[in-house]
Amino acid sequence: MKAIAFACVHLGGRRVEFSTKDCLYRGSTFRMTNSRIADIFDEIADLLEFQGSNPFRVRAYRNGARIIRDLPESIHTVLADDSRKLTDLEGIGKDLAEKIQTLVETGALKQHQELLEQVPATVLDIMRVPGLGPKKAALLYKELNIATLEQLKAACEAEQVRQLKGFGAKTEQTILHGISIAAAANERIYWAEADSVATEIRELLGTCSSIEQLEFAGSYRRGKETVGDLDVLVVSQDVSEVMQRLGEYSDLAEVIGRGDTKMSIRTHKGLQIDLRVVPAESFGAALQYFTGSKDHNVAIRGLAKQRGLKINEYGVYRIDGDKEVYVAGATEEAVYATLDLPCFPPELREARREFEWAAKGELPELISIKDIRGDLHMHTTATDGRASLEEMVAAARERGLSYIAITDHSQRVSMARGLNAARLLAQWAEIDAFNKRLGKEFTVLKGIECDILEAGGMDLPDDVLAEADWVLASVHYGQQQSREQITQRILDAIENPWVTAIAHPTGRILNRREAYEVDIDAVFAAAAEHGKLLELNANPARLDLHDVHCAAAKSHGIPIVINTDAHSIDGLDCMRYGILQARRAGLTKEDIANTRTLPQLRSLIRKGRSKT
DNA sequence: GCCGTTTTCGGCCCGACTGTTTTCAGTCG
Repeated sequence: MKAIAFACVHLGGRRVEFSTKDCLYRGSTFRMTNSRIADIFDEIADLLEFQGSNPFRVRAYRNGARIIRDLPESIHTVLADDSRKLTDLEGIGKDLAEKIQTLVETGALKQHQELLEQVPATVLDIMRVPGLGPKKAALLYKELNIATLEQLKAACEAEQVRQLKGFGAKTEQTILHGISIAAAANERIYWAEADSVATEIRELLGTCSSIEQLEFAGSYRRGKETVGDLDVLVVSQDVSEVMQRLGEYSDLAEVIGRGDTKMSIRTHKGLQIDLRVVPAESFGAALQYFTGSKDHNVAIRGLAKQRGLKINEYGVYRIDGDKEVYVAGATEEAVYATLDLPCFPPELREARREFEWAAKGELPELISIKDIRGDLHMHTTATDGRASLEEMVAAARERGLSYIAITDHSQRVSMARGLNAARLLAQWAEIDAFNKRLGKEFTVLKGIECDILEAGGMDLPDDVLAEADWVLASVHYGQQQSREQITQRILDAIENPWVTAIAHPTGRILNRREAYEVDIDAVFAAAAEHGKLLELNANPARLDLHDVHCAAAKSHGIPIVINTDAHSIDGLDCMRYGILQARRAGLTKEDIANTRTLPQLRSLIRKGRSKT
């Protein structure tokens, strides 16, 4: 796999996992968050599935988990508003609403605890071994009392598992193999990593003369921040040529399976790639189907049913007595058109608000990378960047930008040789001179990524910040502080007249570090009140703000600024990851500050200063 | 467990592949 340059954040970290108990009681000030509620619902779904419960009941919990996780505001905000009910949320009925209420009030759920007493939590690991699902895991537990991966491994090696009905020698081997790759298989990789694999696969399969169409689907196409596996669809008259070529992939570790139309392989890093060969008249239907999301498709299929239609990966069919008549399927547009729906941008297909928007004719025209005029967060060799001011400017101009802000670290970030006032003023003098040479075509804004100190307050004096064109405020230290402390630090920064935007507002790093405890609703309220901006950091390991929070910021009228936080020339190319995230949030050009012309941007900055 | 102008009960998306079967269950996406 091609190495990807990520500023600050290193790849290869293990996923940070918290048990439910940790989640419940982490930190001294207990507070139930949306994601904790969602995690508990997901775990209930897993446990119920293991017990063989009604699959639709299981789905209802998973659905509930997704709805709460995707909610663009804190569940506390909904509960505090007397005019709103949890059951107004589609998919949350009386029962789940009560459970959410109980979780918020008491931090625990009797049903959840009882399930955990009935089923050892470790059996959930067994269900995650590829090839094992709830039924087989339950049988292993019931018949052989296997509750841990270690016990499972031992039983397979002792050839006990093959004695069970429905199991055989082959299954034992699959399980043993599955255990060894289970950890890697569970890890979702950054979208950017998936993109580099997809590019390689596209090039490889591009050498097949028989391929007429090729497209990637799945969460990769939806631009999700992490990707579990890659789905590639092709139209070809020669299936064996395509499958043979995929089998020649340089990073191939194993062929998992190969049938008439489907082939699955795994890379050495554990990424699964699924290839499907479909007829041309089905390509659009297959693309729609495998792009998902699952919940989006369930909704689509429900709508189809109401109209006497059936949709599968081969096309849309009209049910006519016993016959099924093909109606559409060659293109996605045609598939959606049978339901009088627009061809949703893949990034919106999450069963969030896209159907509501479509019904009102208000589907947003999503931002695209060509709308971006500037990049307002980057570092140079003055601190921990690898390119000089001149090099960054040249690279930015090459990328078609018309302005940038140089935002090196402030002094608190000693590890990066952060700038004190004297060094910062010297850099700004250099930028002034530089701008004179550049003329009107390109402008470098005098910026700073100023730390919000652990004890509160900014890392540089106000009279220095007042000289800046652009001030980002960041939390880098004291991330373990209480919710109240961290929130107050950020609110104080927002109220500082010279601060323009809060950078990477939640501090999370995908697969590695949870967001710090912050009352994000309070941050939204303060930013809206004081005319401040929030950053969507485009680093593929950060993507902070989260898409759900971007949508919430929009609803508060807060402009988002998409920045690369580049620490090198290549880092400037991260912009497209931020664009994808913004698109997933349903943001348009108008919602993003750095799509504006420089005079418009300066006016926005002045507005923030006048409101604080 | 959710949902509803066909319904408050009875539905809930659908097909490929594998392994263990001998017509199908389980898993996966």
